[in-house]
Amino acid sequence: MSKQGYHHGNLRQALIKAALELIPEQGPTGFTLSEAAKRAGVTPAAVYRHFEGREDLIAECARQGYGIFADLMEHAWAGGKPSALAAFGATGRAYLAFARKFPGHYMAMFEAGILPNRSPQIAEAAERAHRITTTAASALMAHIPAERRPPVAMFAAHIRALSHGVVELYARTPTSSPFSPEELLESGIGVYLRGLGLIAADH
Amino acid sequence: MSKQGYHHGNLRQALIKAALELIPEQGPTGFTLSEAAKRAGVTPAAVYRHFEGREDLIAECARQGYGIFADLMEHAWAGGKPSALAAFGATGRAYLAFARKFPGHYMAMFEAGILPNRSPQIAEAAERAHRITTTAASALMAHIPAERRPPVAMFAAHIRALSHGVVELYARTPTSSPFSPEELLESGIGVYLRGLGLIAADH
DNA sequence: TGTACATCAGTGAACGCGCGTTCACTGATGTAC
DNA sequence: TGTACATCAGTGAACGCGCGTTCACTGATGTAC
Repeated sequence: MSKQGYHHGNLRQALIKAALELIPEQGPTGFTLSEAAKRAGVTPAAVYRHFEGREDLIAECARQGYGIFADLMEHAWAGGKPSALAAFGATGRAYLAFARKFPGHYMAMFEAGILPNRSPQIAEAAERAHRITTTAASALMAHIPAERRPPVAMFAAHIRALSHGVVELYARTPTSSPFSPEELLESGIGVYLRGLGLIAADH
Repeated sequence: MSKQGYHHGNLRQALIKAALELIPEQGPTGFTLSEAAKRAGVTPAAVYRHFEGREDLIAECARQGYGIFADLMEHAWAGGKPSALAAFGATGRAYLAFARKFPGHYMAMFEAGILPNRSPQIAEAAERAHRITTTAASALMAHIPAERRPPVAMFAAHIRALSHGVVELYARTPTSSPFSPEELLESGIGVYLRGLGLIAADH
């Protein structure tokens, strides 16, 4: 915040930052453009120099979120090293870490009603994220005999649903659960993978 | 709607019904008291004869939701007949059916930020629902050798998270997934239970 | 280096709107006699 | 059965508010000469 004059310097990103703070505080529907402008130290009207309107600002938060998410996932998966199983566990932890560290992005992506096909940019970012998780899922599935292998899309959906459920129910608000979200997701995925025969049933 | 005079007859429940329609349409934050009043054919001010305000109306939706939810779960579980496993599968299907048939209740309960400890009435209804699912979980767990048995609370949390995740990601909006929410939940729980050794690994 | 000018990111006032909530009121209903 | 009256569920007007968006504007910045 060195520049402090009539011109802001990087208002666009400052507005996004403000929105990302506000969305977790007020919810994606409760979020207001005016408050975001105020936090960025600017008149609401100034927002229209950088965004088409309220929706567009949220959509941009989602877009950036998909990008960060894809990066984190890619890094966690690390090409399936050292082993597909170990790398897969890392992606699960990365999912939770993302939801925790970037709640504004997470909510803009999954709770604001912004459909990925809203714009080509969002679609592309979302697709990249989707591609990585699907790659990870496929690699893991290769370790299961073909005739006992569930469809990759189904496997990926299960993991996604479990992860999202843990975030929503146990990582959002203070809960009475004696287990941390991390424990829950790790153990849940563990049991699931055992069910697929990817982890030895005994020992 | 036979009574059509100055006095409404059963405005309280009519308002709840209107709110339950509106919440899925507008989202729990976007829902407005004024619109609910309009749908019930009444002035916004009339709402205050029956509720303390906007929040209170949503909270009552949640309360009734927990009650219905508990009833459905109880009915599906049916005391664990014919077998704990079969009854457990029925509760999973009941969960999805509830989310589908009562989206307003579901959202008021899980997405409106209404904490169960907001009022004793809500707390009680939520606890009853919780008790039933925990009972079901315990009964199933009894089939696992004690030394390989995960904590009941953890098991229940896994199932809850998976169910909620499936609802949020695949039962809310039109999705590109080739699988129905029902298929996803059923198969996901199946794999999970196999991982616990509750279903034979082969065949 | 200094000046004229184009650019454009911001202002600030205004708009119409719908919100939740309050208040004094009124008219329908039910009860006592 | 008929009348007086209490009850109370509704009205309708008003409140202050913050919203998203528009518009003509202005002042800071950067470029051409």
